[in-house]
Amino acid sequence: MLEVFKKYITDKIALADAEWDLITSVCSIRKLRKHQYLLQEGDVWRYNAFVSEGCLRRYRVDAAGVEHIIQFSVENWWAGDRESLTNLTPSKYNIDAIEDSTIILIRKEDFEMLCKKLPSFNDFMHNILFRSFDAMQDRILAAISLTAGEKYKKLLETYPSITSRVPGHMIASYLGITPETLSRVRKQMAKK
Amino acid sequence: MLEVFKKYITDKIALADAEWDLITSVCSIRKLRKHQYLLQEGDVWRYNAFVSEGCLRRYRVDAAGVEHIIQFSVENWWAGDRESLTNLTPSKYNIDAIEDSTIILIRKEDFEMLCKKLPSFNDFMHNILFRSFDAMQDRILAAISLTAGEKYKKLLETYPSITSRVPGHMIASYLGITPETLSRVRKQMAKK
DNA sequence: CGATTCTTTGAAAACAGTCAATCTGTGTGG
DNA sequence: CCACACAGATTGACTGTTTTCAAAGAATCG
Repeated sequence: MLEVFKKYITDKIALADAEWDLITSVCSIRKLRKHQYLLQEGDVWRYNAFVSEGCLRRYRVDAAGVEHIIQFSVENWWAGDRESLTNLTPSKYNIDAIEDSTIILIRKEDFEMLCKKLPSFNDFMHNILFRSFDAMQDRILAAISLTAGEKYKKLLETYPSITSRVPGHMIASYLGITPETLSRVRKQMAKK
Repeated sequence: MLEVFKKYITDKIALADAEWDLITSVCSIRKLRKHQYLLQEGDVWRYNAFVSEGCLRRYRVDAAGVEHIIQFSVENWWAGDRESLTNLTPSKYNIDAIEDSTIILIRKEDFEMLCKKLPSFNDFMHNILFRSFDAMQDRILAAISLTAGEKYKKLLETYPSITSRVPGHMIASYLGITPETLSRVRKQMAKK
């Protein structure tokens, strides 16, 4: 399963064998069954986590017990809670697997060591941070400016494959609409 | 006006005089009148900008000509468009002054130089990035999970002073509701 | 299969948006 | 200094969208 991670890394930055060995030396692999937690609210998150297979969701549960999904992470993307990781505070989020998944974990200290020793790795991670920053801004814009149907259409444009992997009620949760509204929106769109 | 910036920086990190001199050597000051643009859609943004006085808004204009405010920046906070700055692509945003404002500008290359030469400065900026990341996630949660009234209440808790500086229709734009709805929400809240 | 989870549908209610008019305060030019 | 214009806030009536609740149909999984 490190293969996926190696391809992901070496596609973007050039690494000597010894450098890649350094990375692998701090990687550990965790397999998750569908529905299994990677992180639960209240725990402190201490890793950087790369999804090499499967799909995770990060969500919060509000006072009424309703789940609100903040993020999906499919293969070749990162998961975890940066806020808990940075401050070593209990997490406000839950992360669990939507599909059977394989995760590569790198402990915080090891990750920082990699960033220090491998400048290109550091730059790369920095870049990813920026890009997810931009994506979050687009999501805020969508949330404050679009109707339910428009939000769904935009999501399909951005992540066309999402419908085949994520059940509708989770997409609805991510968009901030009810499953019923999503169902009706889909029906509307099908008519054309 | 560099005073405000100096206090902001030295409150967080210890700097030798020579280091502060290095910072000031790359700072330039821009004064903005109310309504004046700092950045217009289509321009490439090439600075890091610190607000030492006043208040700015960053917003997008949709196809129907409606403005959607992504961010307010008051004194002691940063402004600009990181996406345009990072990729040197035309900006999708407009930034203008809500009040007469004073901005400190640091050119991209100079800012990178500071980060390289002053590790504590680099760490500090990194930290700010993380914190605004977390704040954005909270805003997404609010946008997808709260009613108009709850959004407004939460905004008041997070930024109590905002009402005295930002006109209501801009707060409404930021929250993704109409000015009329905000007015009614306020009326409701006043009744208790 | 049988049980559970997920999706769809319907009807009613709550919520927020639209449009138009009025009211308020502010600042500007005469 | 006043009068007027203008931007912003408020209000009412109405429309439209979304949620809620309840139930029935699919689909999926052990």
